[in-house]
Amino acid sequence: MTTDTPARLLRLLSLLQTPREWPGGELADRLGVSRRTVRRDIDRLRELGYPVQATKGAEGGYRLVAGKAMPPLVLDDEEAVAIAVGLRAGAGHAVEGVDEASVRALAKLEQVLPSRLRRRVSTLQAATDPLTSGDGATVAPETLTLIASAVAGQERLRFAYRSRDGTGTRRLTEPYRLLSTGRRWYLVAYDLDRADWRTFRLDRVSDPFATGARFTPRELPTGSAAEYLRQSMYRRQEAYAFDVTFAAPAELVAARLPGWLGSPEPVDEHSCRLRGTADASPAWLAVRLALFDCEFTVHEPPELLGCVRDLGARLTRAAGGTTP
Amino acid sequence: MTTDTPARLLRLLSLLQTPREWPGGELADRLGVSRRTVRRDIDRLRELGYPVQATKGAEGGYRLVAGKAMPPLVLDDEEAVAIAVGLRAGAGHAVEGVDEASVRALAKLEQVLPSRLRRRVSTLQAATDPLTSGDGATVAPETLTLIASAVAGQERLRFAYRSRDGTGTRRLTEPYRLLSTGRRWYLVAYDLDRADWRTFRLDRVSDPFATGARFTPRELPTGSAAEYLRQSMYRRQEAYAFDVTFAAPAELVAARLPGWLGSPEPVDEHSCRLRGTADASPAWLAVRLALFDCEFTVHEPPELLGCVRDLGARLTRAAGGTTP
DNA sequence: TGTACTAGGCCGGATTCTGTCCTCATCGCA
DNA sequence: TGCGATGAGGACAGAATCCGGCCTAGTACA
Repeated sequence: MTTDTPARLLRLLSLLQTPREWPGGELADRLGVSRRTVRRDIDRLRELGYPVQATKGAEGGYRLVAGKAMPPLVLDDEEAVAIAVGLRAGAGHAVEGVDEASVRALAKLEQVLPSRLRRRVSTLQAATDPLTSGDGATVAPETLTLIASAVAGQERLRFAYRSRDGTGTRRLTEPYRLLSTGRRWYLVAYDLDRADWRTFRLDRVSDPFATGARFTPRELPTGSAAEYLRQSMYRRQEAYAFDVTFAAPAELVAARLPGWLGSPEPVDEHSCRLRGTADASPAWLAVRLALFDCEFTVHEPPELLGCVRDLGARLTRAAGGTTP
Repeated sequence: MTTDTPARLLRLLSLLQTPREWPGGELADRLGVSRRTVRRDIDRLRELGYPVQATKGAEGGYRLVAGKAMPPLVLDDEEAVAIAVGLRAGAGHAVEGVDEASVRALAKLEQVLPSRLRRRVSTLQAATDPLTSGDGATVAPETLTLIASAVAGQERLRFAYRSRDGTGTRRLTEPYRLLSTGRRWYLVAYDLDRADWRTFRLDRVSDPFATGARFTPRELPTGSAAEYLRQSMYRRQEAYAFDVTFAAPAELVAARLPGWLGSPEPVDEHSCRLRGTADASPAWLAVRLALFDCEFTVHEPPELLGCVRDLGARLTRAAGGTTP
C-alpha cells in the first residue's frame, strides 16, 4: 500500500461508485490517510467535474452523484462481464442510433478485459440472443470489435470476403466506417486492390486482421457513409419492401416496432398499415411479426407470406400432435 | 489547464483507452507536459496494474492492453448511452449468472449518468426489447436499479405491492437480495410490518422508495437467498412444468436454449425431449418456442398447448387474408 | 547506416502534499 | 435546548513528490 496520491484518488473514485453513503472517517481508514486529506481528495474530484454530494450532520457521508461529465467507471469483475455479455447480445439486434457507439464501447472494454474474464464472457454468450437464430447470417462479436478498432485506430484491414454468388476473395482495405441497418452490419471501406470504395456485409467477412499499417482517411465521394451505404444497397437491391396491416392502433405498433423497419400509418382507430423495407431474410421478419400479439395481415412480398404461412402451419402441427 | 497530476493521469488513461497507438510525443503534447513525464506517468499506470504495451522503433507507441485488473473505463457520452441502453434491454431477458451483476453495473452507471444523457437513454429504450411484449408483466429499469442500490447500500425500502389477488398493500422492508429466474425478477427481503421474510415479484412492485435509513442485514433462516426463493415459489406453485419434443438433436436445442428452462434429453439422433419448469406466462413461452426453426410438439401443459394453437391460427390467418 | 522511437538513470529546484490544529455550520437525538 | 458527530475550510511547517533536462542504451524500420 504505497502512499501514491493518484492511485488513492482512483481508489476513492471506485469506493464512491458503490451506491451507498460513505462517512469521511471510514474513507480515511480505507485509504490510510487522515480525514483532512480525504476532504481534500474529494475537493479534487469535484474540481475534476465529478460532483460528490455530502450530507452533513450525524449519519452524514459522501456519495457520487450525476454531474456534467461521465466519471471513469470502476467495475468489478462480474460487472465487467455483465456489460460485455450485454453489449455482445445487443450488438445483434442493434438499436438505431446506438449501434455504432455500442460496438465502440465493446471494443474499448474488450481491449482491457483480463483474459480470465474473457473466457467467462464467451461461455456465457452462448446462452444469449434467441433472435439471431432466425437468420443464419450472424456476425461474431470479435469481428465487430476488431473492425471497430481498425476504424478508430485508422489501421488497414485485411479479410476474406464471400460474395453473394459464393466466390471467396481476399481484400485489403482502409476501413472508413461501421454501420448497421437494424439487422445487418456493413463496413464502408476503400478497397486498395480495386482502388475504389466498397461496402461489405459483415456476415460475409471472415478472418479479419488489422495490419499494423496506419493510413490517413480518404474523403468519401458521397457525403456521409450512411448515404453511400443506402445508395449501394438500392443499387444491388438487397433490401426488399414489405406491406402489412395490423389490427392495432398505429401508436401502439410504433411503440413496439424496432423503428428502422418504418413507421405505421393509421388506417382507422383500430388498425394501421406498415409499409417499409427490410434487409433481413423474410423468415426473420416473419418471426418478428409473430411477436406482436395482435391480428395482422401480410400483403407483400410473397416470400414473407410463405414464411408466415409455414410458421403458422408448424405451430399448428406442434399443437395438434398432442399425446393424452 | 492546471498542472494537476492526478487529473493528468486520468486523462492519460482515457486517451490510452482509445483503441489505437499513441506515440509519446503526441501524448506529451496533449497532456501539456514533457516526454519524460509521460514516460513516468505510464510507469505509474503500470505500477497500478494497468499494463501499457509499448512498441519500439519508428511508428511505435503506447497502447493499453489486458491486464490482471479492470482499469477504470473512461466512456464518452455515446458509449455511456449505448451501455445503459444495452443493459436495460438485457435486464429484461436476464441471462443466468450475469443478471444480478448486470443490474448492479446499471445502477452504478445510472448513479453518475449526466441528466442530458439520461433523457437520451429513456428515449432510445422505447425502441428496444421485442420480447417483453409477450408477457405484460415487465419491470421498469428504474425500479430495478433503485432496488439494487438499496440492497447494496443497505437502506430500507418502501414500496407498494399488488398481491396475486389484486389487493394493494404498502410494505416497509429490509431488502436482502435481488434474484432473477430467467424471466422474472424477485426481491428477497425482510418485511418489517409482518416481521418475517418475504419474496416479492418485482413486476408487482410500484413506487419503490429508499428511505435513507440504514440497517445491518439479518441472517436469512434458509441458507442462500436463491434457495429461499425456490422454496417459496414451490410453496405457492407459481411455476409450472412443461414438456416439449423437438425434431432436432439435443445439443443443438441446448445451445439455443436460455439454459434456465432446463436441459433437453436426447430421444434419438434427430430429436430430443425437454421437460422443464417456467415461471413465465404460457403465451410468452409459446412465442419463445416459435423462435426455434425446427418442428416440435407440445405435450404439457394444456395452457401452453392452447397458446401455441392460437399463435399458429393467428399466423395462418395473417397469411391467408392476402389481397391480390 | 541513419532515424525515430521507447526505456530508464541521475540530479537539482520547485511544487505539492500531508497531518495537525483551529473555527464554523449543520443535522439528529436525547 | 444542548450535545455529539459530521462536513467545510483556513493556516502552517516539514516532508515527500514531481518535473524537466540531460544522458545512454536498445529496437525497429527505411
